[in-house]
Amino acid sequence: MKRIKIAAPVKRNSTRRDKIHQVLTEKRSFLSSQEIHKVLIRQGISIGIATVYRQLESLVQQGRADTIISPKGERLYSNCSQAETHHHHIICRICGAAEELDIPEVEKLSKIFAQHHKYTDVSHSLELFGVCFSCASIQSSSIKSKRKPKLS
Amino acid sequence: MKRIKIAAPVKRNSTRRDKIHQVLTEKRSFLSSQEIHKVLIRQGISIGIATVYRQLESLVQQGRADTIISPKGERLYSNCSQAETHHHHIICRICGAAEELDIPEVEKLSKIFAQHHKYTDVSHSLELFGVCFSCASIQSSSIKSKRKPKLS
DNA sequence: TTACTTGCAAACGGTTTGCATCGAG
DNA sequence: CTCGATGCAAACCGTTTGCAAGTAA
Repeated sequence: MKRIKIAAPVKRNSTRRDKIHQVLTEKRSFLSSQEIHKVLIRQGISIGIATVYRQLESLVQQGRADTIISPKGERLYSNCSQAETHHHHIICRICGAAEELDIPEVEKLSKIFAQHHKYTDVSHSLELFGVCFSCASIQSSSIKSKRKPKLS
Repeated sequence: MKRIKIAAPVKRNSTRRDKIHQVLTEKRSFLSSQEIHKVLIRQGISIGIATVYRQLESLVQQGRADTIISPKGERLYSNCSQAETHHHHIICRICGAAEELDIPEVEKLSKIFAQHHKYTDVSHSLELFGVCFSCASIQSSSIKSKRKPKLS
């Protein structure tokens, strides 16, 4: 039962990874792997879905992308502009647009509750979901049934 | 394009639903549908996985169960003792044990950030994940590799 | 009897993996 | 040349659905 140490593979440059990252930075919203794949295909870039999954994982590990799990259980990715610090998001249910939030109070609250319940090694997940201003405008001036929310 | 109104079906009593609810109240933790199914089978109760999914959904709608999505994207359920009010949980990563938390500050913060970013119709998800006291005790006194976390 | 509940198996949708091939260094 | 990156298809895994049979009221 010996521990075998496996060196992390050296990442080479990858055109695909750059393309994926580009999609994330252009669209300022949380996108699923599948959506990113569709965007790239539409742009005429030949890429397999497996590569999208693999490179998104790689971007997250490099701190170049954020990932959350949607209320539906789908994994969503977005460009990360604050690689260093833990932060949260407010995400539009209709269009997926996301903005980064700094909510330092949550870190404090998390620690207080952890102590109180004798929990250690505590992390937390917090995301806000709502309807952004522009989607709210469109919604109020058009037939509602035509606008399907991306996220439940 | 007429809206057809479908009356919600009248729920009859269901032995299965009660059994599922019983598992949730006995185990004070968040369990997946699959885990609940296994528990019932182990108890000698014949039940199909589809019924477990359907009745869990029904329990959630009745406010008798809470549901969250784990960091892995799996849907988890637990007994809900505060049907009326929105609340959060602190959940043990190792054993799944969960305790209900009242964090009224989060509701306020949520509203403030929503206003600031001009978002409407805002909801939020917040769960704390950590290692509970008893799991931490066991962990420090045994071989770590033997204890696999339920939740990542 | 009516119509909700159940179990089974098949279908689904997102994600991961095995493998042969490509290509960066 | 080496070994990571890629595409494809198959495998996986949790979840949902269609349907026929069971059962509460």
